[in-house]
Amino acid sequence: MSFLQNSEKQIIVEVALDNPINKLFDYRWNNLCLDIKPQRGQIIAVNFGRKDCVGVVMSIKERSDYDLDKLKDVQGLAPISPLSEDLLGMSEFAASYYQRTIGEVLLPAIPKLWRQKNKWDLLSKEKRKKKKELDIKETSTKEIALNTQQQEIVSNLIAKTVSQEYSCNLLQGVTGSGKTLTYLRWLEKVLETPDSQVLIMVPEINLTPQMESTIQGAFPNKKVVVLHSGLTDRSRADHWACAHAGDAQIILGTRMAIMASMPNLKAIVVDEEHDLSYKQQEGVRYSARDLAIWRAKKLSIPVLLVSATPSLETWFHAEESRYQKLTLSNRAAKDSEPPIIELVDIKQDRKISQQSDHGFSAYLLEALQKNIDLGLQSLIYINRRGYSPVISCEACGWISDCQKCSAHMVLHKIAEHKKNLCCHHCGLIKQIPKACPDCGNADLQPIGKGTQKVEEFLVKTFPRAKILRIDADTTRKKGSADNLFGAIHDGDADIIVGTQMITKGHDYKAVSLVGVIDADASLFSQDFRAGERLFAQLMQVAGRAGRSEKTGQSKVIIQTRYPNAAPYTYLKTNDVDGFLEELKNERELVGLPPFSYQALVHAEHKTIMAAIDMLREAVNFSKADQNWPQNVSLSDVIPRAMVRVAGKERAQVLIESGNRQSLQLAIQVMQHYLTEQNTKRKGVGWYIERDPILI
DNA sequence: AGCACGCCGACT
DNA sequence: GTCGGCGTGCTC
Repeated sequence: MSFLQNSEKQIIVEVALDNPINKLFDYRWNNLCLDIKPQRGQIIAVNFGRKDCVGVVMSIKERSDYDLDKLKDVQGLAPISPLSEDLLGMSEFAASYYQRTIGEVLLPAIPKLWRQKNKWDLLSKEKRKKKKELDIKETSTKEIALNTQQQEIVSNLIAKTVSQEYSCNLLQGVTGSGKTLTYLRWLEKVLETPDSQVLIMVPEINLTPQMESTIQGAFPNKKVVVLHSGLTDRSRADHWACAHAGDAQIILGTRMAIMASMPNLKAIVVDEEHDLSYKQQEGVRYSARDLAIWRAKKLSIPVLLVSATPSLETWFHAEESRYQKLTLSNRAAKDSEPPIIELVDIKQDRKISQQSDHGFSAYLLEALQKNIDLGLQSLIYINRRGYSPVISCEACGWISDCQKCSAHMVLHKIAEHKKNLCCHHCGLIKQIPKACPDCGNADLQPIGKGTQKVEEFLVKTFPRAKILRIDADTTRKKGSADNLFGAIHDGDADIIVGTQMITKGHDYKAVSLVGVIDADASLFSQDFRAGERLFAQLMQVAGRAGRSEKTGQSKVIIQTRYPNAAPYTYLKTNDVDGFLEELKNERELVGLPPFSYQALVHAEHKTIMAAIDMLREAVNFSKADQNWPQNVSLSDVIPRAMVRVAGKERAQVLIESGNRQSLQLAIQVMQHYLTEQNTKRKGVGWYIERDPILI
């Protein structure tokens, strides 16, 4: 007997659609789906306005407040089971926390092909593409014996899995202490339960290939799928469906993976949890790490945050025992010692740095030469891509500014004797002017250095060494990152020059020297998290050194003008906790996160005044609103640190509170007036960002 | 967010 | 007389 015949009642479903209208839309559940019971989480096709689109059933009811004769029918059902309940719950939470509609959170989490009704039959299970076999590392991690500390941590985590309770755990340990091995051993236990799924998140796409092969090596009988934005639409749709169907036991991915549907999720690992890439910076600006914790809580499962340099927020929670801290204090390999950290004061080295602007101290050059002679690899870290960050006219002081952004245009070498100017914010590309646009002087000079210039200098200085550059420009093409990192692993490089890309996660077995050219800029940033970030980056890049028997004790040489700055001194003594303790005290003193909660209201328009006016008015109305909470503070409405991007001028106001609920209330009030303002003020774009990272 | 409807200015 | 500007209002 069919479902409908049981009752003559009308069945109506409430559907989430990807639009900013803050409500669900009612549709009539009938004819084509006669025999199928509607279920929350079912992906369906509907007609909305003049367009066909795909939505998700959020609830089922028998009557609608909407005019019955205006109700439209459901147009089709996706050939797939409903989305997992915890994903729906998390989407509802994220929608309210980040002040967006459920559809805006949930629908972008579904791969594009699944959001197209006409692709559905193509995606059915039988037609799912077979994944190509990857070369699994010979050395299975199973043979490696754990040390006592690692064993204790594994047992601890296993106990938490057994108890089937939520717990948030911080695994803190220096590079080389075997963090990955430790959590894989825990996951092995989790995966013993049939059908169990685990989610492992990494911050960057580049880290997935190596990780995938490690994981597949550790679990040859389990199906691993990767989820990140670098996949083709087809693979993403297939991998996602595999996770959703429970066919994949291990889901490895970047931040987007937290939005995957995983019906049997039993553990979550957030590797390099401090990494800012976990924060989505467009659309719904969620933190995948925070959502992972929420999801784990909802599911009553353990979540493990892993880092050598935890974010202050996470570390603080661990200190306060809201998270459990698990510490790996030793390097795992018997004969591997931590690298020696040396600070070179380049104020003392002025002679050399003024003669030429290559930026290398004599000391670092010597060390490089020595390392090359020994046949060992060196890493040069400079966090700036391109040839030089700006060009300038010697005569009148003209500077290569972008017309659309308040930023300099960066000089890029695009071929042997060809250079361009390029804006890293709006993507504008221009030819270098033949002469100064202001005074006609022909002598335009590059100022400062980026990865390309450093590479050029090294090629000249060490003509027999093989030099590789790794930055966003050399890894843009699909597969090129794989090739470059592969070349390094195979020892096919003497010196590697790169941006922060080289600091993340990769194992370089033969690197015994790391040079940091110039990291001082972040010491003076407006962003209160810059110091924290610098410390983590340096710690990470330092961790690339000294990981094998071959290299002996390795060295990290950091050039700085401020050798007494906190990030450097704590780095020198390898004192992560000391550094974080100091940061904590500073933040507590001035009431910054984690001692307060923040939301940023952003507005943009062709003119800064329109943006500022809109925010001012929204602020005034909000403060006068009876629902405006007492214990929140509002900053002045000010232009953003980078005022102009792509021709839009931007302004901000910061809402702060020591109380989460108050902040939430304030955001709601503010959003109400912004929406109202928005209808009056044409062309002013805006968004509210919860827990912002101010870059 | 889209998208259409609608009511005022410069064009064949 | 029409094309098109973007203000207003609606979408189950």
